[in-house]
Amino acid sequence: MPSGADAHHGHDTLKYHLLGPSLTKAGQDAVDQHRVSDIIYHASRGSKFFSNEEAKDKTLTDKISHILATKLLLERRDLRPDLRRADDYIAELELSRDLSQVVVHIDCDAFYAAVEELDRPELKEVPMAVGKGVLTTCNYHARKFGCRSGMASFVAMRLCPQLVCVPMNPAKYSAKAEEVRAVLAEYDPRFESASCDEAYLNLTQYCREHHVGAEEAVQQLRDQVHEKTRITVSAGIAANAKLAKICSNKNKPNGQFSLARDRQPIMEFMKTLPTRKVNGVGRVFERELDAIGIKTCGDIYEYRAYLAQLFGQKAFQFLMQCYLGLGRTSIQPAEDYERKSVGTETTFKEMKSPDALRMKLREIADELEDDLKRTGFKARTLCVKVKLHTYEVYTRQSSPPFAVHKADDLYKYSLPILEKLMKKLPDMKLRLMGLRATHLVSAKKPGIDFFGRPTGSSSAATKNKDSEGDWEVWPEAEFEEAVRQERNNEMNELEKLSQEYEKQQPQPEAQWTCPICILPQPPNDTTFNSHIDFCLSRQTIKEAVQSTTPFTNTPLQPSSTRPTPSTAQKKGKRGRPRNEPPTLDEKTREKRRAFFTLPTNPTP
DNA sequence: TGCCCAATA
DNA sequence: GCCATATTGGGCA
Repeated sequence: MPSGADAHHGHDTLKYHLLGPSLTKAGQDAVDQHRVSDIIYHASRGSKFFSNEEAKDKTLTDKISHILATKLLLERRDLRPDLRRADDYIAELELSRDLSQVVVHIDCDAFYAAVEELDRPELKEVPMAVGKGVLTTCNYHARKFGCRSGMASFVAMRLCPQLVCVPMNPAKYSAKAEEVRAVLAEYDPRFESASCDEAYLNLTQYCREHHVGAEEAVQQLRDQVHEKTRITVSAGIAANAKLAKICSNKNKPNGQFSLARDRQPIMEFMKTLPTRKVNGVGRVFERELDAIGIKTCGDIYEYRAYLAQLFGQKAFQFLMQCYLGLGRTSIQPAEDYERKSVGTETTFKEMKSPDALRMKLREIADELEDDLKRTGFKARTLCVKVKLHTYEVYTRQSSPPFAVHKADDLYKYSLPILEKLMKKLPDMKLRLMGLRATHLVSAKKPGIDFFGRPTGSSSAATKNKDSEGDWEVWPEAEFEEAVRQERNNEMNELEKLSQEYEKQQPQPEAQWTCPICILPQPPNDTTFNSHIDFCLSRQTIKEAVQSTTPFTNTPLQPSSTRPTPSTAQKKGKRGRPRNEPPTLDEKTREKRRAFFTLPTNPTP
């Protein structure tokens, strides 16, 4: 666990990071994570991968220093307006809380491994993983040793020498997944596939029509899945998708957990829930939150006045919804979402010969042509990605004069990007190359729709199942798109307003005081930044924190001079009939980039 | 606005 | 000796 301001001592944070992204997955609770991280650390030390992780860890540690420094600054300012905004937003969210839906998250237990075990029952008795190079999943025997999905297999072998690795069989998994989905459809024909082995269902109607409770229905569903497919699944039952997802992890494997659909139990549940358990909080954000003192969703409340300035508006909203246990209540088939990009990438043995690299690009272009053909798109822009032998990643993009989909064109218009990169990075040695098509245009119905936008961006709704039913989907897709557009405009408007508000702020102070060295400093931003950097380099944040008078949030200026902009209140719905929280973001990712973008004191 | 990067699942 | 694909958000010019 990273722990507060001293987390960056030694290699603790790096070791923690190396544990991988799926730390919250089930089966790890009884594992000695310190032993595991030590083994991983020593197994990978010295590799280029390791050096890169080390560098990333350093960057993050610096970023966290900046966040802490910013927080120190904020503590010396009048936060009442921010507090007010946060409380207003909470009130608004609370009004929109929807407890009327029965949302269920279904998660297959160690899916790929389970499918392999069906064919080879002897694998059930031993630690086993699926995947070469990197484990895509592993059974619960393997997890007892600390093995996890996403882990390099040589590391996994170090943790568990008896581990049996079997190669992937994607076709087999999707066939099995289809069997599972057939059962799910009986309970909610409009269920939503979140991935190959995960789905959301809305059982409100089913429960009503069959006069059964949610838990009973889910038990029955799970039994039926097992009976028909021999696959065990875990389930979470709650009032929204976010909670359901968390709940499905509670009694894994082969179990279910139901969270009462009432405000109080939900608040209690969130209070002690580690932030990392929430979909959207990963290793980085967890550490950033931890640094300022937030370990659980309940802790968020105490810091509500800081969050927008430290992490940005989106992250603020996301976190407030975490604190309140709010989430999406509308479940819809994945086909209803529009695709934004199609891409392919491959890792290969390091190479640097320009000719070989061009050939590689050609292969990838061929590959992408297939994918575009299959999905029925053309690309208005192409994005080349390269990963150096050092694991540094670069991406460069360009827009061909017309929408492309043929391999020849893909190659023709992406080659200059590659050449430019080769010029910029002479002798670059690559381990990965990728090509991605964005700004998609439907290859089927080109033209301009009646909103004046190129079709494809919206006709994407019809991408799957293209044989029938397209036309019925259209109006609704258009409507959704229009609604989204409107919401965007609204947001931009408010964004602008709040920026203008920042500009109008009275600038009473000619100087600001560095919270670290406590000396008055000249007023402009550049000296502000470099001074803080300088101070930070002389003194660790921990010392800085200790040397500063804690939390007297003394107003530096009368709050009356700071009118409260109501950006938070207005955002969201404005009379639109929607039964989900204003920013439908389960998907909203928290954000960083917190450096010094706060309305810092003065720029005269 | 378009480009690039990083985080996340 | 450390994957592949897609989405999202933020900084910046």
